[in-house]
Amino acid sequence: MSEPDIDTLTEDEAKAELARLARVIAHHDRLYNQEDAPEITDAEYDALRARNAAIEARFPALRRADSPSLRVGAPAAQGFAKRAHGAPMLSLANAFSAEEFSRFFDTARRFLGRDAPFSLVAEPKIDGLSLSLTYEAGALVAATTRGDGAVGEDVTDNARVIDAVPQSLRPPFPARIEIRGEIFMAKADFLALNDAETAAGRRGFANPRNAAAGSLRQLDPRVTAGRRLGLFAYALGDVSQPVADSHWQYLQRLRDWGFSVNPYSERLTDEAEAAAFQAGIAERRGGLAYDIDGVVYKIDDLALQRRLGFAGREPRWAIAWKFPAEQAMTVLRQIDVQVGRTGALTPVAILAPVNVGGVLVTRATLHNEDEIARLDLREGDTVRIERAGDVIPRVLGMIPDLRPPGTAPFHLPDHCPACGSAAMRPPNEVVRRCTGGLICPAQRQERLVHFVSRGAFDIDGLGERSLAELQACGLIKSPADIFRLHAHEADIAAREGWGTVSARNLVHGIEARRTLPLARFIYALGIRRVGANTAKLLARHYRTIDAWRAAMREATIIGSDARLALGNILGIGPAIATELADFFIEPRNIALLDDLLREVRVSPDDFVASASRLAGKTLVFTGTLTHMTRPEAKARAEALGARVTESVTGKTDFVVVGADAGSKARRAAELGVAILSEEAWLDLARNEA
DNA sequence: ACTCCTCGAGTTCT
DNA sequence: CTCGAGGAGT
Repeated sequence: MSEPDIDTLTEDEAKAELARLARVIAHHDRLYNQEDAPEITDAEYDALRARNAAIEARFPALRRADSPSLRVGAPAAQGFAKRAHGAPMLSLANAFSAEEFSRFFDTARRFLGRDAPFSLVAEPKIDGLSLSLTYEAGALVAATTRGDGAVGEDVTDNARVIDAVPQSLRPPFPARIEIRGEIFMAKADFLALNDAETAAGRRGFANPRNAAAGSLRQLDPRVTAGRRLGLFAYALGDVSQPVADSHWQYLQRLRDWGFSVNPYSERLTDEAEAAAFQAGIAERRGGLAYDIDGVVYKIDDLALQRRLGFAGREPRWAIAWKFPAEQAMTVLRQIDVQVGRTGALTPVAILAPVNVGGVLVTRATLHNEDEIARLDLREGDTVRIERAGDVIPRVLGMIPDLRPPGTAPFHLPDHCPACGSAAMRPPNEVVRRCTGGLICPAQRQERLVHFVSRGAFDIDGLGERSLAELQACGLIKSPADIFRLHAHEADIAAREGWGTVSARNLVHGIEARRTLPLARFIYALGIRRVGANTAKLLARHYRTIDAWRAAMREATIIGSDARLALGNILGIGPAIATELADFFIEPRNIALLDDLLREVRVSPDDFVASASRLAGKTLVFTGTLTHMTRPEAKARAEALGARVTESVTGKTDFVVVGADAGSKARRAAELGVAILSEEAWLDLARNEA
């Protein structure tokens, strides 16, 4: 490539060059991501992006709204239907050391109020992708990827052509059953596939896991059929009738039905055996035919599993003891500055591409300027990085001996690189923010991305990239414009990379979301400190958009009744109240809101509170409980929608009094708070469950 | 005033 | 997933 030297570019030339690069990079992204047919090598592609970044570094003001540096990759290919899982597919707590491992089971013991160690089942953790298979009357009827745990993608057609997936179960079997397993590609098959792919002039996959994922997520099942994939089954989801008392028996059932279960799985009589097992597997790791990234240990007794239940999305009865994260050294070429939705300036390390655990890492967040100072990082340094917790790369530190001469400490700019407004760092805060608000193109883009994101309007077919494009060409200036795009369907269809079908899909995706519940609407506005949860609190309290708006407008007056009422909502304190008031005091925001409400309908949230009489109640446990431990009771109550606190106050609805209760029971009596015996509580919990 | 916990924000790569 | 800040409770 014989392009002009960046240092000699005039501003106009730079502008033209950025436009060209945006176009070219978008073109290659599309080839790579959607058509699986790259025309250039990774290195050439990286060079294009690096050139774009370098020009932007010299002319920050010229950065385009659709700049490639503002995004990574393309929106996921459409084409698979969504399907909900019968029982959610959960994630697992991780341990990286023997201490973390035993602490986990100590916590479980405390939860159950038990002294004895647990029998465990240990299974190598395959580095593939999880798949849920549904069988009815013994026949495979659905295969679903994990997705977000609640809803995944329907890949049934592909599962039907994978030899390792049983198409029917050997009897006897329950009427309906969900089986979870890990799809993977053996290392040798991965290498052979990549040889074939490169021989055919294609790019190949970065690692076996991506190869397995790519093979499973083919739109054409014939391609999947040509790939060699394995499956190890490891768990059950929703089942029409109980099939075992222990996890170890589960595994046996799975084998009986015709599944492969990992042959290195073992039953351990107590936790003390885990360390030796872990060491044994670590030693075997290199010799295994497939990649593993640790070992999963599950409490064998299903009755105990049920009692332990879940904390958030993680079971309290299983943990993944991971092998140490892989580390690598590379050069920190440059520190870029990104501008987020709230104006936060985030420094990002641009790294010489390096392979860490099978993934080519090119960037890593540096969080904030304090972090950079703490690690004493400078552009040009050689740094040690790791992929922590599997995914997100982290810069661990730099190697002083390898620092080249002539480097300088890094400081965040005091003006926004996207819009030039002042960037301030409030005292006692870590983050420096652009003060440009809606005049900042970077903030506008990120707000729109948030607006259409999953928890908000959730508009299908409108991703980061198309937003940037439609913004750059002037079709979208504010959120409400999205709902006026239908008038421009023909213009959009005529754009490069679109077409009548995708334009129509986009318009349909938008129309499908013209009505949405209040909580989502509030969340979509992207008010600082108001996330999905706080939005739900507000929606539950105010019920309708009109009531909320009226209250918020009044709450802009400090000391008003509405402001006090706002601060009295449990979970909303002064900071959030101020943030809401600040939003509603700004005429621009009111205009934006009015404009938006001309286009969309907001439905009241139906919190026809879960049937449970405990929903929304606050309760306190005191004294010694005999049937459950305190944490177990707490978890149980929370599962029924209640809040559990420690002290009895005017806000407390019930106090559950165990044996030898003391001052709290007395205080409850004084305050006239309802008192329940442990038996009454157990009845209540049982009946509401 | 201090501690524990929850929530929000930002981020990687496929 | 991780970090920092806010909120609730002691």
